[in-house]
Amino acid sequence: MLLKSKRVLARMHRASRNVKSALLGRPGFLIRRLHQIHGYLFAQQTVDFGVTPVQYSVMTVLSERVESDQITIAREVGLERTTVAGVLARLEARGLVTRHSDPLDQRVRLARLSDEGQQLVKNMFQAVERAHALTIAPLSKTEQKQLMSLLVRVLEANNDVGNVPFQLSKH
Amino acid sequence: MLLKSKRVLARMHRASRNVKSALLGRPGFLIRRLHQIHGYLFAQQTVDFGVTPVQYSVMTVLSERVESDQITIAREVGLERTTVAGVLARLEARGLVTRHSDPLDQRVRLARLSDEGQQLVKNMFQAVERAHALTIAPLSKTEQKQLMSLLVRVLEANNDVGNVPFQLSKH
DNA sequence: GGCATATAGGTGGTATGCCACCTATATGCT
DNA sequence: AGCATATAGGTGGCATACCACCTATATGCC
Repeated sequence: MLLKSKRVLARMHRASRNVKSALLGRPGFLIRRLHQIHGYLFAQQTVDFGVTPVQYSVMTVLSERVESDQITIAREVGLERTTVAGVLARLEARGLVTRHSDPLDQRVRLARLSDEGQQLVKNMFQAVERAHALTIAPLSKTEQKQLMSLLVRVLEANNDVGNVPFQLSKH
Repeated sequence: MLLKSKRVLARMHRASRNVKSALLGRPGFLIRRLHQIHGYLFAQQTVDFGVTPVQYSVMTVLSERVESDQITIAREVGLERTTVAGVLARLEARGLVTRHSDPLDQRVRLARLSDEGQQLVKNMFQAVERAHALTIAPLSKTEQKQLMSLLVRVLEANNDVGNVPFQLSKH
């Protein structure tokens, strides 16, 4: 039989107190953890493609816009523009995106999905849907709708929070 | 009166199509945005302290544990252990945390809040509560409870997802 | 036309957040 | 005692994510 060493006992003592209730009562903690879990499920479902959630969001926008400047993309996906610039640079380095300057405005760099990028977006679609479904799968269909609706409302109300307002459609 | 230039018209055209509905239907997108919004509200409410949400979570755990090894902290706050190591290093550099090796186990580094760190946690408490309240303030009290409860359930069900299982209390 | 202002983007810095791979130490079992 | 295994932590790398500060270009208005 195993006898616990002093160090094991000490660790069990450290772990014994219940800090979790406090954390579980904090929206920020719950949101961070959920964000984390979704990221993991996304990575798990899309491992064959090697694309992150944010990269996928950016490519989605490009697939519907044909081409777009970086700031428009930033507004759409709700990211700081320098973050988007980094994402695009990595996508470009992988040949999924091309960038060229706008002939009508020398300041603007227009990003566009390459053929390979377009194909990738299509090929990934089902895996992405699975990841999203898995994230909220523990809830019933009704509860899933409830959760999504609550999240959208919080988002809309806080839309002007921060420097990266997301352009929500009116309704 | 202003006439739109070609470039402005081009941008308006780019922005005209509605990509948002697709994004708003994706749990991952909603969660990432909410995470972002909470981060901003937290920063706004705690600007006087210069402490991030994760730093605060780690300090909270330490304030209840007196001292703890890094992996226990990682489990509590639901973070990869190397992330926690980085957080602790920064807190130590600011004098909010001290680290010393465990006399019972040479592998272990025990972290402990300094007096200054303890004071900071206390002083920040109200600002943190405000940030959390603001995050879900757009909802009624009933809806807030609903949202929190749904989030906790998703979290619990996905507890084994990823390499950083969060040790939930049984119930 | 000329100048103030606004806008697009870049750079450098900091903080998560995770992974693969490494070392050192402790434990389990014979 | 000795060796396989498990565990705590570190390092380097990459990808968000944001900010402050900078340059270049376009617009607004006189």
